[in-house]
Amino acid sequence: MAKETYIPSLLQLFRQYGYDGATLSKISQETGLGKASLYHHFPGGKDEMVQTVLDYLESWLDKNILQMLDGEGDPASRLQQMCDRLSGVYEGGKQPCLSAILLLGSARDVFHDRVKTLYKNWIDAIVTLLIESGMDEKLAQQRGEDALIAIQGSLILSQGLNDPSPFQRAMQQLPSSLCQGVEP
Amino acid sequence: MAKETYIPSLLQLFRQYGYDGATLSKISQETGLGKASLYHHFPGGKDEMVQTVLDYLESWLDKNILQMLDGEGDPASRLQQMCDRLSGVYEGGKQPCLSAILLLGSARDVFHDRVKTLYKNWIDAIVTLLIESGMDEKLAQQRGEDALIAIQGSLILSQGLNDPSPFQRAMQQLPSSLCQGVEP
DNA sequence: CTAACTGTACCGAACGTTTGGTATAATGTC
DNA sequence: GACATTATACCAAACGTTCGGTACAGTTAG
Repeated sequence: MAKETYIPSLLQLFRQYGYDGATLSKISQETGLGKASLYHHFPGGKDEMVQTVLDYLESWLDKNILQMLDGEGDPASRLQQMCDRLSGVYEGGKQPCLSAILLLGSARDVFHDRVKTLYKNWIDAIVTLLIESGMDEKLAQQRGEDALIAIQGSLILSQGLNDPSPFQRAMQQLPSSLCQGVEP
Repeated sequence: MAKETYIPSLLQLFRQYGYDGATLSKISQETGLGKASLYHHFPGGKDEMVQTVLDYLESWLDKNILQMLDGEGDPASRLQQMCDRLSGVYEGGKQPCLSAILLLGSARDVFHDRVKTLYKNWIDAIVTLLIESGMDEKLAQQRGEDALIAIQGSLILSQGLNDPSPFQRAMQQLPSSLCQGVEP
């Protein structure tokens, strides 16, 4: 089987146990692949597995969020669609975000640059959308950051409280709160 | 030396390297104590070290944030003071939050309950303050959660972008944005 | 005053286990 | 036959943890 087959399992493992908690034994068990097979598909080892998952997430974000934000329709409903799709990926707030896991795990140095680029692109797409719809450039930049803050923060809080509702409410309120102040 | 002496070093280590990345070798090196000596002070091992740090953080939060929020003065300036003190602890956004690290690390199960209580108490204190200053109860609850979301989210983003300014701006805007809608 | 004892602090060295990783030989597939 | 894939067996290194024991400050007893 092609290595792409195992991306869902890998993503699930890293989200459930963290970068350090997802040991090769667990990965081997979950994927049904022996260690040798894992190293056949991922010669770079665990790090390459994460990188492959990041490749997948990056292209997912591009196809399903960034391009959509750059599309047509009124800004608020495009942002609403972003939130809907995010609710899907994070299973309504029950799943943590891999980027945060990597950022706070023991291998943060290895993945920091990739997460940084990912965040930047995401923010940029939102900023572009807000500017396009008449918002002041500086304010748009702040609102773009606010979006990421709301997403990451509500995910953390939902994890901490073991209650998905903070994330769900955040996704509900995000579109309108980002657009506030436009078309005066 | 009493084990409390090593709390600052431990906190620093766990924040810098994460729960899994802060190995006993590093802890031994940083504290200047041999591994065996560490087990003299912390018979419960690494987990007890974290618990001790959590004890410290919990009492810090209580003394410096929760009690202050429950004090006197107008709400906005009390929230402002909270943000000022948080800026100190997180070194203006350069330092990550231990609770998030534990929540996303490999030992999340071990520390989840403590983080949950900590978050709850913190939110409650903010909610009480907002209600006390005339805010609707339901809205106050949401704003309490929003506060934690802004703190944790902006810390994550600052980590990810390697730029403390998102956190700093969040701390600057938090007091007024929480009070919005009161005294109509 | 002294000698025996006790408790705290500390440490070098090793423990058993698990980690990520690698040979190599066998198996499946075209 | 050739090549991709896999299972078995193995490895060095690192992990958290424990052992046996030293140093030394108090405390107690004669």
